[in-house]
Amino acid sequence: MTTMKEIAQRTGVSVSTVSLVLNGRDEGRVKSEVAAEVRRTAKELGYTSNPLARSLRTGKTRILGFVSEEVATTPYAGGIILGAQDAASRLGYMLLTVNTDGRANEDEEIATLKRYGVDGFMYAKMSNRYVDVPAVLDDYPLVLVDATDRAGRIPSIEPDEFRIAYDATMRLVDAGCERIAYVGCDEPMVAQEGRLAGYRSALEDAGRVFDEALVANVLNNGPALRAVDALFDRESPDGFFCFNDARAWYVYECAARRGLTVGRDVSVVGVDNHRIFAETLEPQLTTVELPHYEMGYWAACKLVSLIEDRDPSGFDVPDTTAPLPPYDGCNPAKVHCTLVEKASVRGSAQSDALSPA
Amino acid sequence: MTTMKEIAQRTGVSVSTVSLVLNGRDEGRVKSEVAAEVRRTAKELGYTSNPLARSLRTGKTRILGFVSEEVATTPYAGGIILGAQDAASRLGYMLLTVNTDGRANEDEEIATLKRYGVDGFMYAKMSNRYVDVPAVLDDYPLVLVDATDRAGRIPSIEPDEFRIAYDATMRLVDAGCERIAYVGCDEPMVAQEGRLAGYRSALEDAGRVFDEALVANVLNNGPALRAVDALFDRESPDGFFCFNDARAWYVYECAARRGLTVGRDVSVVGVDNHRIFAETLEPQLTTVELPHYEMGYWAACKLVSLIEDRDPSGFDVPDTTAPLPPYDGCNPAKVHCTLVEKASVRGSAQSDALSPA
DNA sequence: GTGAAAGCGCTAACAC
DNA sequence: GTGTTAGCGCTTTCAC
Repeated sequence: MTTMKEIAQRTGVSVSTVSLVLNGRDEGRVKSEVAAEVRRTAKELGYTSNPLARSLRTGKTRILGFVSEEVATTPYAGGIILGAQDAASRLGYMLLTVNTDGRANEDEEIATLKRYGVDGFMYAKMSNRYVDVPAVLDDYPLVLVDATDRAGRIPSIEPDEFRIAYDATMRLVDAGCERIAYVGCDEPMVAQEGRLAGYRSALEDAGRVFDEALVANVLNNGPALRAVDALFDRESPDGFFCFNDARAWYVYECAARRGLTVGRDVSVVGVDNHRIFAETLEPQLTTVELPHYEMGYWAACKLVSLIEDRDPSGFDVPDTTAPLPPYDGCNPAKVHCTLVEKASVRGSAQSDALSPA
Repeated sequence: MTTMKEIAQRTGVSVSTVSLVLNGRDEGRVKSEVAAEVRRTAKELGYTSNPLARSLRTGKTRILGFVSEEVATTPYAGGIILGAQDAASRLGYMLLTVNTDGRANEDEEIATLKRYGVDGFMYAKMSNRYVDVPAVLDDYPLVLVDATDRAGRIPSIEPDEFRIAYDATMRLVDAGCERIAYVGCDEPMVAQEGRLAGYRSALEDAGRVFDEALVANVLNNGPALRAVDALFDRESPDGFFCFNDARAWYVYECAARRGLTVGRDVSVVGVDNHRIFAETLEPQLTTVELPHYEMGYWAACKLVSLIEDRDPSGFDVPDTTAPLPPYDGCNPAKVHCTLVEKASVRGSAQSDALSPA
């Protein structure tokens, strides 16, 4: 690793001058020929700065701390972290991630991140819920990801749960479904509340009456499967909005057992959490893809804007090949969902699905 | 953040002495009363070392680089990274992870990690395949995770693919299945090769003949579903070993359409990649859980042993509440799979599944 | 046994 | 315009 010292020696100037030039602070301070020569030598020697040494001096590490739980148990995390990493990388930051097993080791992990000198924190949950932010984060720049501050003080990047369900339900209405069921999650959380409200609102805007009987909030495994089965028997729905792919799977199994084909006989719009829809059932349903990558990306942007105390919308994000969501400085923001229309819902019949036996 | 300097001042000794004591090198060099006083003061002031400053001096950062691709698209990654993080954390290291989009930005990301002074690298793939290790990693301690070095030079931690399939197939044999199908992946890779061989071997050891017609290597979506459907029609298998949950899903759907219940009429053993089995179908099948966490954990242990050039089995891993896989210093290692028996396979009938309509 | 001093690579006052 | 100097927090050699 070449150092500024070496460049200084080769160029015959002092280290300070090299530092000035290589940090772009030479304008009007260093003669341009000298500056050019320094830059040339730096390039020739393949100089890259030593972030540790710089940090020691400046007190800034350009490292962002990413604190989350459950990273091991959901694939959500990957997308969020990737987005955060990409944004960080483009803004010249690194991401240091830690996992916590609930509150137990959380403070400790955060303390470790502090020791490594992170400039700020992202605090992520893997499904939008109300959180009490740990006090140890109080005096650091902080952004919540897929979580909502109960106290309403901390900026957060979260999906627009209401709109997810509203749009999905409207899609089913537009497809001609008469009896639209909501297969939700039997746990109180922001996502569940918001989505149920969106479902209800869409129905009302479409001139339907909200019917409690069409709502099945289920947990998992056998009991969930039986609950969905009962819903089929009792209400004969022809459209389903599913909270996630696990719930959609129950609908699939129940439909299959009745000789009904999803995408032809019944319609399903589901939130794809495990990316398994895309891999297995793409042609048969409409998926709602949560913008995990974008949430991570925007969260990192927001955090950097807090750290550097500058206008977040003015980010000079370099172009790359991958298409990027424009960052609009939202704060606190609801990130819109993405409705990915994979195929027909009920009504159009070019389904790629297997016909009933 | 308190520094050694402050401790030195409060204690009336020099910084060097404090350093000696706080690094445990005081034995026979510093009077024990002084050492005790230093330690007391450090504790009182809540001293924690500044890793950056130390690194600047020692050239060691106690940071491990974790390079992987596809983190966003598979939930595998979470488990591996979590394991690696846990091990790193216990051994006093941090994990700096980067994602790559294929070879394109890989060298660049690795270069960034180098700039941050990582002591070594883990290079992970998200499904066991042969890899050519990037040359830029050549002069660093390196361990592959869920990947196999084509050149056979680099140690790796990978699942024992053969044994996964062997055990799973034997399980189906033991359950009384007569016609056991292999629903695999239509791509050449270590996992696929190893598993097909294990399947074949188990059949032969059970006195069966391997029958090509029972092997369906499929891709996904409609074509995969139709291929599995054809397999049902053509061969009427009563047992299935599935490469992953996506493949198992096709089996589920085909079975459901025929009024067959998995766990009663047909048996399925599948590798659970997306953790969706556990959430949805737990009672109906036997899942093979790949030891992602353990792979990450052991990989980090192995890497640290390379970095510190010490016997890997001698790790003094502190006890915690969570049960941990013992690290046995394997190198290069095959990590055994974990067969998690959730329920009956064919023959015993206490399935919690929904009965056919 | 303990302290003074040098230096890791870099930045930032302040001289000149 | 450029160099000198000091110092971020720590480790390590070498005097005393």
